[in-house]
Amino acid sequence: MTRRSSPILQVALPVPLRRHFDYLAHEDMPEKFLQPGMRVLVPFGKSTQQTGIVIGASSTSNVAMHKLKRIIKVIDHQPLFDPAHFELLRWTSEYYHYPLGELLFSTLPVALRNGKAAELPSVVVWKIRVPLNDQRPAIPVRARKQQALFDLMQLNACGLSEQELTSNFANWRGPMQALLERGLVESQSRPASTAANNHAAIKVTLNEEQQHAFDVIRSDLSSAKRFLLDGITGSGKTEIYLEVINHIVRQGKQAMLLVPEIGLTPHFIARIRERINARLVVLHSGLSDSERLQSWLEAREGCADVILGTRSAVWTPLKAPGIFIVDEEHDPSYKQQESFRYSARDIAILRSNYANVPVILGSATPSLESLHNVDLDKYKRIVVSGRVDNAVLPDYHVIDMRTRKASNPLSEPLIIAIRKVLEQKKQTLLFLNRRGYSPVLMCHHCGWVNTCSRCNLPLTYHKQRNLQICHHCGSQARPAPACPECHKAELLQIGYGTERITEVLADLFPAATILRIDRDTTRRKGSMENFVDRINSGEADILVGTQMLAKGHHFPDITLVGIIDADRGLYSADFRASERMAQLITQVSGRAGRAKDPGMVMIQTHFPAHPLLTTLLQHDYHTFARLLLQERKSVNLPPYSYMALLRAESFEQNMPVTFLHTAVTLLNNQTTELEISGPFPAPIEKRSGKYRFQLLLQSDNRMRLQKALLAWVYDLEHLPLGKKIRWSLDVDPQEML
DNA sequence: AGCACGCCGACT
DNA sequence: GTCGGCGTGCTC
Repeated sequence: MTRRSSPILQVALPVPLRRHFDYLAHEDMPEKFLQPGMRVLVPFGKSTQQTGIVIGASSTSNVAMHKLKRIIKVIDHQPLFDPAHFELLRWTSEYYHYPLGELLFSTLPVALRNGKAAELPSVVVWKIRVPLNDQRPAIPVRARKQQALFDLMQLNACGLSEQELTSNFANWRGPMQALLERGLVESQSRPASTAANNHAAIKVTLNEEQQHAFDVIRSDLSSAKRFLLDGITGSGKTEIYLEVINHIVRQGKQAMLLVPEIGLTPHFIARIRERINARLVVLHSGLSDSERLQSWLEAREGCADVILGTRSAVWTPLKAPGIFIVDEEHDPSYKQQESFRYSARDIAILRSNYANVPVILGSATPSLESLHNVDLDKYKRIVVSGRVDNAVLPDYHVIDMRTRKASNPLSEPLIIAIRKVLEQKKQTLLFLNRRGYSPVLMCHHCGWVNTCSRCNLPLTYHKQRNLQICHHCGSQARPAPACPECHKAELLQIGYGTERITEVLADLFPAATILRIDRDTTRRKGSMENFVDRINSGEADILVGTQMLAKGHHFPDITLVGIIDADRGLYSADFRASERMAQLITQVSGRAGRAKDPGMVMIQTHFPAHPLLTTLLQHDYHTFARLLLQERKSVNLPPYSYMALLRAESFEQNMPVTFLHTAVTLLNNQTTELEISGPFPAPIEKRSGKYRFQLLLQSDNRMRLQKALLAWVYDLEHLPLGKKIRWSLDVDPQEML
C-alpha cells in the first residue's frame, strides 16, 4: 500500500464569499487530527494569518497545486461542535444564503473567533468514591467533622471544587485527608464550571390547566414535536416551562430557554433557581467575552443543565439536548436585523428537528405564522385560558382623541383614572413607544423642520441631555436657538415622547413617584433590575415606558394601563404593522390587574371606529388574528406565501436602483414562477447618508423561491456593481425598514 | 472583509 | 519632487 498524499483541507474563513479555500495539511498530521469543525490558523491573502474552520477534506482541489498554502497550525484538539450541529449550520447557511464562513464565525463566541482555546480551565474537585462492593468503611462516631463533611459531599454527587469547599466548610482539608485515607472520597481534575448546582426548595402545585399542558408535553418528549403554548398573560406559562425543564433535567438532559430581551433574564434566573435543582448558565450580550465563552463551553460539555439566553444563545451547542423553549415567540427581536438575518425562533425549531426533541413556542399573542402552522397540523396548540389567582381580565376603554384638545397628550378621563389609582395606592403604567422629549422641532413662522442631514428625517429632541438626536443613525447636534431659514427664535416642540410625558405627569401629580423606563434610562448595567425592584417595592406610582416595559414583566400592583397613542400601526406601509400593534396592545394590557385587583386599560386613539381596533377590543387577540389571517390569505401574503427581500444601499443615489435592475434581469428565466416587485425605495429611504432600495421576491412555493435564490446570490456576488454598493438578502423578512 | 497596488491632486 | 486620496482586484 502506498502512503496517501496529505489531504487537502477545505477551510471556511470569515469573509463574505460563498466558497471555501483549500489548504495543505502538515505531512506529519494524521487525518484523524483534522476533522470538520476544528479551527486552524492559515495564511490568507496579504494578511499573515487568519483563523479558519475546517469544513471538509479532499484529495483533490480545483486550485492549482502550486498555489495551495500550508496551514500554520491547528487550534483545536477536537471539533468545536458535533457533526449534527455542523450539519445544522450548513443547512442554515443554504437556507439564508449567507456565506458559511461568516455564518460559522458569527455563531461562535467572540473569544473563539479570536482564536482563544476552547477549554474550560480545570479545577480540583472532590467527590464521594463509589465503593466497589456495598461495603463502605464506617466513620467513627467521634469524628464529627468527618461525618459533617461527608454529609455535605453526599448532597453534591457531581463533586465540589476546592473553592466551593472552602466557602461551605471551614478547614475542610484535615477531615478530607482523613476521609481520603479511609477510601471514602477521591479527588480529580475537571473543567471549572460556574454553573453551580443550587438547591431549589420551592415546590409549586400546578393548577388543572397547567397540569394538563404539562401532561400533554410530557407524553411526547422523544420526538421533534412542536407545541404552541397559547396562554393569555397571567395564565402561568412560566410555571409550565419550569415544570417541563425540571422534568427534562431530571432525565439528565439539557433545556434551552430563549427570551426576547436581556431585561427578562434576571426574572427567569430567579425563577429557575428557586424551583429547579439544576446547573444554569446564561448567554446574552451583557456578558464579557470570557463569561460568554465559559457559558458556551459549559453548555457544550454538558456541565450546564439549563441554558437561558437571548437570540444568539440559540447557536450554543448542547451535549444532550432535551427541549427547546421560545418564550414570547411572536416577538420581533428574535429576528436579527443586520448582517446574518436569521430568526432564532425558527432556528430553535430546526434544532428540535435535528435533535429529535420537542420545541415549545409560548405566547399570549402567537404570531400569525405559528397560528397558521397550527391550522396545518404542524404545531400542536395547547391553550391555557385561565389567569392564575383568579385574576380577571381588564376592562377596555377607548378614548376618542378627536374631540379633545390636540395640545394635550393625556385625555381628561385618563388623568382622572390615574388620580384614582394614586388614591388607592396602586400603580399606573403608561405606554408610549417613542423615547425622547419630542419627535419634531418646527419653526412657528416658516415651517422649517429640524431634520437629520444623513437620513432626511426629523431629529428627536432630548431635553435632559439638551440634544437633537436622530433615532435612525444616532447622530447628535445641539438644538439651534433660532430657525436657520427665517432666523426667528420661535421653535415649536411638536409631539410627545416618554421624556415629555413624564414632565407633564410631574406637573399634574407633583407628589407621585414617576419612573421613566426606556432605552435612555436603562442603558447602564443593572438599571433595569433597579427599576423592577422599585416597582415591586411599591415605591413607584406611575411608570412611563416604551415596549421594554410591555414585555413579560410581572408587576402585581398595576391596575391601570394607559396606551397614549394606539394609532401607529393602523395605517402603515408594512403589512405586519397591524399584527404588531395588536400584539403590543394585548401585551401591555396584560400588565394590568394581574393579582387580585381588576385592571383597566385606556386606549387613546384618533380612530375609535377603525375595524382592526374594534375587533381587537370587542373580541380578543385571537379573533383579531383570524381576521388578519383571512386578509393575508386573500392577498397571498405570508404565511400563505414566502418572501425574500434584496436590499441595496449606497452613498451614490442611483447605484442601488441600477444594481437591483440588473438583479431583476438575472432572474429573467424565472420570472414566471416568482412574483417580483420593485425596485422601490426602503420605507426609510435614506439612512446614515446612504440611499436604500429594495426588491421583493415572493412565491407560494418555498422550494421554488429557494431554488431561484441559490443561483441568483451567486450571480450577484460576481456582479461588478455588487462590489461597489452594499447589498444583503433577507429570507423571511420581518420588517421592511 | 482586508489589504496592497496604482494612478492622479496639493503640500513641505 | 512626495504624501495620500480611494478605485480595483485578489485571497486557496
